[in-house]
Amino acid sequence: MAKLQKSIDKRNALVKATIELVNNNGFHATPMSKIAKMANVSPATIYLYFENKQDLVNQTYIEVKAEYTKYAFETYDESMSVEAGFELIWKRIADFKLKECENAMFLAQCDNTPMIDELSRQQGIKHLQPLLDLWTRGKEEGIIKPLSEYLLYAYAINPLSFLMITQKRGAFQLDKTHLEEAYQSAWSSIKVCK
Amino acid sequence: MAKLQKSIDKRNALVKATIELVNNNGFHATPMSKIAKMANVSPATIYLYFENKQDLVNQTYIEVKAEYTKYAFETYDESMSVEAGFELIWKRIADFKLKECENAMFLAQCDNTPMIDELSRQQGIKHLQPLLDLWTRGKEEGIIKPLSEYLLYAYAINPLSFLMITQKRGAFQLDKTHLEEAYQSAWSSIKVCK
DNA sequence: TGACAAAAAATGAATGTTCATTCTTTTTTA
DNA sequence: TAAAAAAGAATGAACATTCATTTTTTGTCA
Repeated sequence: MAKLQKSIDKRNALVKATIELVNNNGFHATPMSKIAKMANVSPATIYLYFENKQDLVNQTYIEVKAEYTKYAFETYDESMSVEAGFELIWKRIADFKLKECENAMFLAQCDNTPMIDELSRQQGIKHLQPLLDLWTRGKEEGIIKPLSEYLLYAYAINPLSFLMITQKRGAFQLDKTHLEEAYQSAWSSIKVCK
Repeated sequence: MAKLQKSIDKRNALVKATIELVNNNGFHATPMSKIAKMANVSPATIYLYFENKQDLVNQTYIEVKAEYTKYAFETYDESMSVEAGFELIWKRIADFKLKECENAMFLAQCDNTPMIDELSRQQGIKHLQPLLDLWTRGKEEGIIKPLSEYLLYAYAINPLSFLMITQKRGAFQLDKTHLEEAYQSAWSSIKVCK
C-alpha cells in the first residue's frame, strides 16, 4: 500500500494548492508551475494525476462540493420536523462556510464564474437533494412558502455565501450573534407568515 | 468636436466589448486582441484610451456600477416612507438586473472574484449610500430589523444576483410572478415582524 | 534476507503557443 | 503640412503541456 498512499498524499497536496491559489488569484492567474511548487512536486507530475488544468479544477470542485454537502447533511435525518430540519441543515452549512472558509470560498468562486465545466457543475448540484426534499415537505405541510426551489435557495442559503465573501474581505465579522440573526432572516424569508 | 465624438464612440465600443467577453470567458481568458477585434479597433489603439488591461477593466467596472446605482435611485426620493422607498428601490434594482442583464452579470463577476482592484471596488460601493440611509431610517422607526448593513444587504438585495445568474444559465425563468414573490421574501427577511 | 532488473513514478528542461504591450509606419484631422 | 490618431507587425515574457532522463518501487530468485 505504500505506493498508493504516497500517490494520494500528492494528489491531496495538489488539490489543496489549487484551492488556495485559485482563491487568491483566480483560475487563469494560477499557473500550473505555482500549483506544482506549492505542492512540492514537479509541474510534469501534475499530469500523472490529472489530464490537464481544466480537469484538475473540475475534480477539485467535485471533491470539495461533495465534502460540503456531506457535512451539511451529516446530522440530518428525515424524521425531523421541517422547521427543526431546516435549522439544523442551515446551521451546518453556516458552520462549514465559517470553519472551512478556504473550501467554501473556492466553491463560491466556481459557482459564480465560467471556470468549471457545465457537466461538473451539474454533478455538484445533485447532492443538495435532501434540502430540496425538505422544502417540498414543508410546502405540503403549509409551513414553507410555495415558491420555486431557486427562490427558496436564493433567500435561505445563498446569502451565506455573500456574508462569507464579505467577511473574507475583512469588512465585517460574522460572530455568533450575527449568525443567529442571519438564521432568523433566512427563516423569515421562506416560512409562511401566520 | 468631431474628433472627440469619434473617440467616445471607440471608448464605448471597447467598454462594451470588454463586458461581453469578460462575461462569457472571464477576465484572464479575454485577450486584448479579441476585445480590439470586437470593437473594430487595432490592439494598439486600446492603449490610447486605457493604460493597460487592468485599467480597462477597472474603468469598465466603475462606469457600469455608476450606471447601475443611477438607475436604482433615479425615481427614489427621501420623502417616501421606508416601506414604499424600499419597494421602489428594490424593484428598480430587479429591473436593471433583468433588462441590463449583460451589465449586471459583469458586476456580479467583478464582485465575486479578485478581478478588480480593491480601490475600484471601494469606489463602486459608495454609490449605495441612499439605500443604507433608508435602512437606518427604517431601523429608527422600528420598521426594519436592527441588523448590520451587511446582513440587510445579504438578504434584501444579494439574492437578486443569484437569481440573475441562475436565469442566465437557463435553469429557471424569472417572470413577473416570481419577481413579486422574490420581493415579498426580501421584505419579510428584513422587516420587523409584528 | 538481500540483490537486482523491470516497471512505475517523478523530474527538469524543452517546446510551441498565446498574449500584453510597444514600436514604427500609415492614415486622418485640423 | 504639422500634429494627432490609428494601425499592423514585432517583441519578449508567461504559460500549459510534452519529452527524455533519472529516481523509486516492486516482485523475483539466490
